[in-house]
Amino acid sequence: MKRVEKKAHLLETAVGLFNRYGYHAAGVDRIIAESGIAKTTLYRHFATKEDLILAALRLQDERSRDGMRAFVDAAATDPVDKLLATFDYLGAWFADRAFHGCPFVSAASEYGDEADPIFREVALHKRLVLAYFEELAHAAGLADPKRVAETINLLHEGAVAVAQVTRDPATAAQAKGAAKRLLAGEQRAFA
Amino acid sequence: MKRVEKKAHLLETAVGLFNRYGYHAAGVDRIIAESGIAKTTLYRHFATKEDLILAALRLQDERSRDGMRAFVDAAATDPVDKLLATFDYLGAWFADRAFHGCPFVSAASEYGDEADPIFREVALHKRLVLAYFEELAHAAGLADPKRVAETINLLHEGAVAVAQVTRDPATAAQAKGAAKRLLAGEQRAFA
DNA sequence: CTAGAAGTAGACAGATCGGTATCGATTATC
DNA sequence: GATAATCGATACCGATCTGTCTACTTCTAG
Repeated sequence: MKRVEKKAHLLETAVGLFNRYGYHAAGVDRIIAESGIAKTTLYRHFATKEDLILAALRLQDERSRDGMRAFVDAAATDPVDKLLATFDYLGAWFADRAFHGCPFVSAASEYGDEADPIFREVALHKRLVLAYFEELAHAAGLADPKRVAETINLLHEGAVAVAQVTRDPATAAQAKGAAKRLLAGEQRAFA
Repeated sequence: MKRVEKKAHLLETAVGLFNRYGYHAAGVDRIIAESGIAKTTLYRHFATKEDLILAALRLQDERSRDGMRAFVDAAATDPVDKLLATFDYLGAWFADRAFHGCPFVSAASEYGDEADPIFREVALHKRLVLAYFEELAHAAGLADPKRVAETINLLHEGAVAVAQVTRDPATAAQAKGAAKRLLAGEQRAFA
């Protein structure tokens, strides 16, 4: 295994363990044991555990936003349909055995200080996701794209939290239904 | 301070630290240091840290559900208005400096195993909250009270998650607005 | 082929974890 | 007021935490 591969493998393992057990509970020893990579190597790539957590969050930020974009673009062309398709992306995520709630919300729970770099990374991710919804709502020509995006965002976050506890992938469909009813009542800026 | 008072004080301290730092990060030593109560006393009242966490969750379950009921009953008489008033209760919670997201969702993040007593306690709480929404939706004479309750629940959970990261109490009002628009479109079972 | 850089594994360090045992102080009961 | 029982502060326990150090292997450059 090459250098960059080891780093990537380490990150993957860390992501999995952080999501399953939490950021404090998943220790460095456990990560190296599961990944089969030496501790020295870990600390060469990541100066501290916090660095590793930040890298894990950044990886998931990229992956989730790119993944959603690709999924949505493949699923629909009409912007309103794209807004609705985001919930199908959620549904697929919920059905994944590795789903254990939103890793960003979990990180915000364990590192709740607003000045903490981890918290700031979470806040950044959430802003970017909201910006994507706004982009879609704007493309749909809706009268109040910001408000629509915020509402979609609320339903997304709600679905994730509910699915985390109920373990029911159908939660995504519930949220999609609510979004559909809401969008049906929204005015278009240009009829 | 009497015996029961010490136990209550210990629980209050634990609740505060768990919510601020998380369940793993808030250690027993920190709890006893902040509460000023001996470790022996803590372990006399709670056999393990897990017991303490469960007690903290149960206390907050009671407190939050009773609090919401009282708030809602004082704010409105019409059942639909009561459903909307639940978001004002959220708003007051978000404005509290001690708000650091939903302690139950946080607990589910750190103890994600479905068989874990802590996770089960979280699931129980969420079922009871949902049942309350259903009770209100049913009283409102809505055609599909279950679906309405689930939607209200989604908006609640979403608002909590968003407010946890944005620290913006106005999130509750956003969710209330979405709920209002949704409820306006709902059919009554008995016109 | 060899010199040197880079990477590896695993022991180790100091702090902190949850939990216990000791032992003196306090309180309640008769 | 003597005695028993409970309670509290703290030292302590083994395990585990993040992070470092050392000694050995592997790879690369000239």
